[in-house]
Amino acid sequence: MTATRIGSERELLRSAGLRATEQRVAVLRALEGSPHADANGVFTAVLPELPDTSLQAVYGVLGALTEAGLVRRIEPAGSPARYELRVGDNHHHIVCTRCGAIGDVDCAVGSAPCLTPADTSGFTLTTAEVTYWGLCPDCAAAPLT
Amino acid sequence: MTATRIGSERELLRSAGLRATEQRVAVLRALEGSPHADANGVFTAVLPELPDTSLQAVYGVLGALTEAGLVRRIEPAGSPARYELRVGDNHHHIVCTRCGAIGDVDCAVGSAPCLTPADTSGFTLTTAEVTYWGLCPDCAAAPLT
DNA sequence: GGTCAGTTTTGAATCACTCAAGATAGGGGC
DNA sequence: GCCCCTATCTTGAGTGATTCAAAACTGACC
Repeated sequence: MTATRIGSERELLRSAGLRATEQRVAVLRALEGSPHADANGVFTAVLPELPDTSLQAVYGVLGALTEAGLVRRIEPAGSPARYELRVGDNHHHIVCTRCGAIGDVDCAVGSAPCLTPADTSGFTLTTAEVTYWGLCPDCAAAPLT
Repeated sequence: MTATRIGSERELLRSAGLRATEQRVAVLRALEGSPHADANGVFTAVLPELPDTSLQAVYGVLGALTEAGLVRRIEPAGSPARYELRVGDNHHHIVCTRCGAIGDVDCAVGSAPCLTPADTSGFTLTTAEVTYWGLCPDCAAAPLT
């Protein structure tokens, strides 16, 4: 009963007004398998399925999907851009300072406090983004090395 | 009564255990003049004072100052790294989505809510970082073009 | 003022990403 | 099911930000 039927990605793409190419389907499926993957990670995941895919195509697909609102692009400091399928909800990310692993975090207090700073320096504010930094379970458990 | 006496940067550097080279003093002074400058901006600001300075030296100085805790490095998505002298306090940034201008923002509710997400996915959390996105006063006032 | 490790200069290389031109393949209409 | 048109992908090259390495230099302790 998982929602990952073969055709669902095609329907998702078409409903967003995009052509359902096999590269796009493969990228969506890759992101289902590894959330928060970067462009190269998606590329690696797509290759076995579509060996002729180019890295540039992956960049193009990710750009199109991002623009269509089907994927969300996150860019933690010091890391290449990551992409995830979870869109439309207000969730944030926690990044491991040692290995770069990323986890999803729901905002404990909702969006209101974070969205209303005391003084915006005259800026017109549209969105707020929270990034947490810490250690992932694996790195916290590992010795100093 | 400004705190920007000639010698103060040298004292600051020495107290942090760093050699007070003229390049480092010049970088600190550049950051006083333009907060949130990127490496190239600092380089440009330093050149008139020290024409023989290389861009690589600026990167090296900024890296050393960041490591020593004298400057803070921020990396908004889609922008080169920016550097600022304001360290040690809990303040965040607002970035103009059109021109990339950056402003400082004090957290309206303190750091507590942002630092306590409901579920950290097993991560050990150390810091939280908030980035606001919006339009700067100039871009908000400007027509669509 | 001399000495030496920490810094900077010079030159090159890497990484993530973008651009452009031509080849290819979805998918609506028949 | 087949054709055509255009969106998309492939191939190849280029850019900007940043880092690496070796040699020249210089700040700071003595």
